[in-house]
Amino acid sequence: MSGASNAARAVRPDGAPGPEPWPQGISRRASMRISDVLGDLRPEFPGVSHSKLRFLEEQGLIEPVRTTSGYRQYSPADVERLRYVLTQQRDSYLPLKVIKERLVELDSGILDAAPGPRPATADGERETAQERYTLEALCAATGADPAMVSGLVEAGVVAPTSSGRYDAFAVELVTVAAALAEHGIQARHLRSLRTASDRHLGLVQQVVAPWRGQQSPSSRAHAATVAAEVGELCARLHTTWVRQGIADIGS
Amino acid sequence: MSGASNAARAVRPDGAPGPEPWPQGISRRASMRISDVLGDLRPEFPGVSHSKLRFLEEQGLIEPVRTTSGYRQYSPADVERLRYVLTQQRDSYLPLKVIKERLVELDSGILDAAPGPRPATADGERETAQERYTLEALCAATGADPAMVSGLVEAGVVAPTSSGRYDAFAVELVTVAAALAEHGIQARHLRSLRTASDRHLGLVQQVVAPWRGQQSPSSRAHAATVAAEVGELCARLHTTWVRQGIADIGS
DNA sequence: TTGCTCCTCACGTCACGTGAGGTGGC
DNA sequence: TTGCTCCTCACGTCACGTGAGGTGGC
Repeated sequence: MSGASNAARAVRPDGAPGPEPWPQGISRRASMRISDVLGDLRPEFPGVSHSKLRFLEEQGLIEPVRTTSGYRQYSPADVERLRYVLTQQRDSYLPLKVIKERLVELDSGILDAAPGPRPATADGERETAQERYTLEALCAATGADPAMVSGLVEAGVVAPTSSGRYDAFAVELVTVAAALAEHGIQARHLRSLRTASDRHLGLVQQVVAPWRGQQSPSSRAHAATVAAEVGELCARLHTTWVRQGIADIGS
Repeated sequence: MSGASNAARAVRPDGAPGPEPWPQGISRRASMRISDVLGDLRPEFPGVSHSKLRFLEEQGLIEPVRTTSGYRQYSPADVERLRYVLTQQRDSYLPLKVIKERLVELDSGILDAAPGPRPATADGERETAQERYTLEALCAATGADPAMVSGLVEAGVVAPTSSGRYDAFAVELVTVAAALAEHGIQARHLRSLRTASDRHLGLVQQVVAPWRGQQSPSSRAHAATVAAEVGELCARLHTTWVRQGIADIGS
């Protein structure tokens, strides 16, 4: 009946022995109160709220520890987990049930996660742990074939990591590129669009340069916050221009 | 002709003859069944559904006429109204209550609508009727001051119509530009981003060129449909690249 | 002590989705 | 006739929001 699922057993962080839940390699020291977490996430996810965090907990997506008086205490790993949930909601429109399943798979190692903790940055703080896909997993998730993926890689539309893995952004990019291919738009056509987005990123970098130059962790954290905010605004600007242009084509 | 005025009169289900509801200058001949409407809207709004249209009707946002057997019949003006609702939901995240209020204002003429029907296009069909703002209304809606708006116009970020009015896209553009200004990004910095979106539009135009060249209304309609689809995909691609780039900045 | 943050629990809400059971149209 | 579209009505669901009423922390 049970097959070979001994090692793949789901684990609750309530003291039961087992594989450490995802994300690994990130501090599990519960040092943040709920307002700290909101302050961290809000620039990137303006929709996040007190009641939303409680709801996600009720649904079993996160389990912050509690102080003796019942206050929730979040660890950096918890925040990373939340970031994953919110990203999936925003970028992939996934319902919470599906996101929860993915988290369970990440925890158990069924879904391929980062091969290990990435080298710590200077301040050792801003580690992220996004899931990683093999080429096969990427194709399975998007319905594309390996030939198409390699074409997209060649054209610079998507890029694997040094270890040949792909991240969640790659899934979205390949999905969209596949839909564009249905309209006869090939990877090489997308090259010039890529340079367009680089221009936006250049502006973002310019804005955050003063803080990035600083040494202090708080300055660097502020740089990341501002970068996320300005990036979202730039993307909205672009999307609106495109929609306006499309409407003009129609008239 | 009397037949036309008869068909164009605003006939509420209660029989009361009021001012003609928004949008004006668009056919009110109820010639489409619900599946036709879905087919029309789906490329631009994939989320639209049978039950959603019924829900919007229940909430009083549209009132399609009925056949004797109870089938809903939509007019081009109804579809345009739906397009407005769906656009407001998608681009401005407005709740239906607020959208309904705006529609009531458009109907009563309190909110400034297009000064009149625009000249018909070749096929006389693909008329759109978006709301128009005066400079004052634009400032009121965005919280910007006239000086900022004129700066944005000079930089080519937003453009008024020949009659000096602004459309709903301008509201979004000014809102975003104002937020970017908070980060020290001035209108002139946004110039180069504008050219980036033009590149995307160029690709869209290339794709739909074969159909746009055609004379038949159906070909031109198909061109508009494809343009909307491809445009959305391009914008998603761009947004994803920017988010990916931002994530890389953080690491 | 005084605000302030945080807690739980119950209930409300928004925007739909999902059948069941039935009629209409070509 | 057959399949298909469309109808209403009741109920379900998803993702939260909103107090009420109370405790904890600095």
